[in-house]
Amino acid sequence: MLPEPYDLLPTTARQSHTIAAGDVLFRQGARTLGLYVLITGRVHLERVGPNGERLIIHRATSGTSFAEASVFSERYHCDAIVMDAGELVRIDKSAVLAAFANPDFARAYGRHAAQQVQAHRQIMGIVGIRRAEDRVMAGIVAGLLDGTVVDFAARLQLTHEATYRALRALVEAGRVTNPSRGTYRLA
Amino acid sequence: MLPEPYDLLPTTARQSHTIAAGDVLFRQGARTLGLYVLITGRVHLERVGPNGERLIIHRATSGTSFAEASVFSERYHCDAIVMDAGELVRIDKSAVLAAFANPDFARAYGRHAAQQVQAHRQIMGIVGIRRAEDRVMAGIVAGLLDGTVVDFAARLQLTHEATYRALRALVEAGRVTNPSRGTYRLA
DNA sequence: GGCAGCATATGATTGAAATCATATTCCAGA
DNA sequence: TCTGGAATATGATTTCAATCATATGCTGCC
Repeated sequence: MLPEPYDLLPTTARQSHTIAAGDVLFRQGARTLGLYVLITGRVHLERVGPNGERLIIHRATSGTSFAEASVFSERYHCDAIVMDAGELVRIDKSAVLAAFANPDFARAYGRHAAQQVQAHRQIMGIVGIRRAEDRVMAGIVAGLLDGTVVDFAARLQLTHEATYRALRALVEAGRVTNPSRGTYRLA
Repeated sequence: MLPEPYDLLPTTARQSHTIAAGDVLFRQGARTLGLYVLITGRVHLERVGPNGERLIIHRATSGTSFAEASVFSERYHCDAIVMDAGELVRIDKSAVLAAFANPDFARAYGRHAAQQVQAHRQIMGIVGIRRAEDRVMAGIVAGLLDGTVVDFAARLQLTHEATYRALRALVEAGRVTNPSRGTYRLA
């Protein structure tokens, strides 16, 4: 099933596609068709600077949507390139725009978007903390350590080595417990 | 005037307030009244962790809104504390929820939120670049160097010293020009 | 006009995270 | 059951951004 709020859209608005590494979903400047929900695989959004510099705007991961802003725009403003094969759903721009007439969808969309903005702001604040130990502690307090430590480290923009070391230091300082290999909790 | 999309709401939904440093707008766990648009001044959103750790979730600046997600929530999930005196507008939660029945508002809200998410994702990607020189270059390509270098440095989560040095290195490498003191452009 | 404060700018030193290396455990799949 | 890959974990070394320091230009304000 699709993640909120796109599950509220009529099935006619969706198109499933299998994707292979190297596929180009769209190019900067192309007319927008809609947004995408990545089911499995990996997709990079890249923008090419005026002098040919490639800048990765976003790395889409399983279960997340991307190119949401294309719904409100005539042209894509970046390239979407498949890194790992998988599956995705394209959601019609016009269907989304029409769905805003449905207050239930509109509110679900609003809630989802507001929460995402909130989450981003929080992570940005945490990533701004310089000391690895403080950053990791803040990440734990914020509840960001749900999956693997490797994922956690990536979210904190730290190497996993630095993250493991910080976790160890926090455990030794008694601020965090390490009940079992790979699991850490607030003391 | 209020920033989009809140300018579309009836004036009865707004309440202007002057705020003084140290004021508490709301506390974690308090019933939600609505979101805020900061006109002038500075406000910090902080969350207190289970063991009393204070974590700054967000630093709101002039002209931006905060606590948007409170519209969809019964309780505030962080504290809002005024750092510098100023002025703000509180926007009624119920008015926003009701306004989602208006497709124009809903779409404006959606567009605004989608663009914000996009912008956040881009900055997060850039901040993830380790080398200061590459990070600064990416920031310039992304068009983030519009105001002062000090602001630019803060957005990149770099010290301004490191940013100046990186700019200088980029100028020396011929990738960036420095037409006048304090202004930098892509070569 | 003079002073305070800030942005710009750069040099020297330090410290902490990245990098490189290696070992073990765990899990999925052939 | 064996095997390969990923996560966990930690040690050694290096690099590079933070920090500390200092100077100058610019602006607003009293």
